[in-house]
Amino acid sequence: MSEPAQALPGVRSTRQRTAVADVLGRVDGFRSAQELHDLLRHEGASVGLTTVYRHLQALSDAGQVDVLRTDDGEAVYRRCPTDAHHHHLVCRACGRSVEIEGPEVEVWATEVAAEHGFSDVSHTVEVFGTCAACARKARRARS
Amino acid sequence: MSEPAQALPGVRSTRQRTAVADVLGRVDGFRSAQELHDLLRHEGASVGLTTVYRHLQALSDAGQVDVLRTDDGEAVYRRCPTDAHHHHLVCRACGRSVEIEGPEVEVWATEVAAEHGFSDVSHTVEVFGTCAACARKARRARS
DNA sequence: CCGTTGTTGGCAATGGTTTCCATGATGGCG
DNA sequence: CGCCATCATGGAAACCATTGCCAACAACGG
Repeated sequence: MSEPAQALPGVRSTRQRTAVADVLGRVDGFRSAQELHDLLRHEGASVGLTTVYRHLQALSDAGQVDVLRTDDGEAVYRRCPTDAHHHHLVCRACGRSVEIEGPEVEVWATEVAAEHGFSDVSHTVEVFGTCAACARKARRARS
Repeated sequence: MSEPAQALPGVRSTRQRTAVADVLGRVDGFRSAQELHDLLRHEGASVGLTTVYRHLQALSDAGQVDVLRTDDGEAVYRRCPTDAHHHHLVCRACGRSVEIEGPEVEVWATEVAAEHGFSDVSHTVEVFGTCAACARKARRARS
């Protein structure tokens, strides 16, 4: 195990840490800590909820997972294939998400901030919608 | 007072409702429900915290205030001069904010969503930074 | 084998937000 | 003018995601 998930100094690679990182790699959308905890439990690889939170925090600090907040304030996590700066197109219904990027948006954000004398600029850009599959499902259910 | 602030059908205009709408008009940045509640209390126009939440929710449902979530999941509210769709440039330190708009961003969001088959699209775009005043203050403090 | 050190996880505490419910204000109507 | 149905209010309790606490525990070096 040379290092795919790489060892930060002073961080041991435990069963729980691996389990959390793994399950994040297996789902394709943003999931809440509690959902991930349930998934793990159902797979038998039970991990304490506290520990799930701990590792999610650590992974997010290390920049290995993206975090965002749903409308009702819950934090949801996703491991993204790329480390580079990017944004997401997220399905409101199923949570599936696609990485997207928009160079023009980056530029725009920087410029507009500078115009108003703001420094140390960051931004959040997320696009929400209903993915094709969920739209189809909803249409069927409605009839 | 002068301004009817318009009455939605079935909504009475009470002292509390007016007070909440008013204080929102008097501050220039995003404020949490609890901050607004404190402000009201200190002005003497005391309103129950529950009622503050209720009216903020109503105003936000009516599209008269913008809501966003801080990094730690707290909801913050702001009454914006314009009803039109727009985004914000928010100072991380003092909460002051400026309305901004970016037609190109709107277009980009719509297009990229369509490309991936998403419908019923919405988006959140917020830019954070340190405003000139707070940057100056911070620099002075550091020396 | 032992001690040191970092990890785990149940439980309690926190804190923002919502729900409940008893009380109070309002406005229409007889 | 007074009564009643209706809606608003607000304190307290419930909720719920998240964090703090701490005792039990595993791994590693010596």
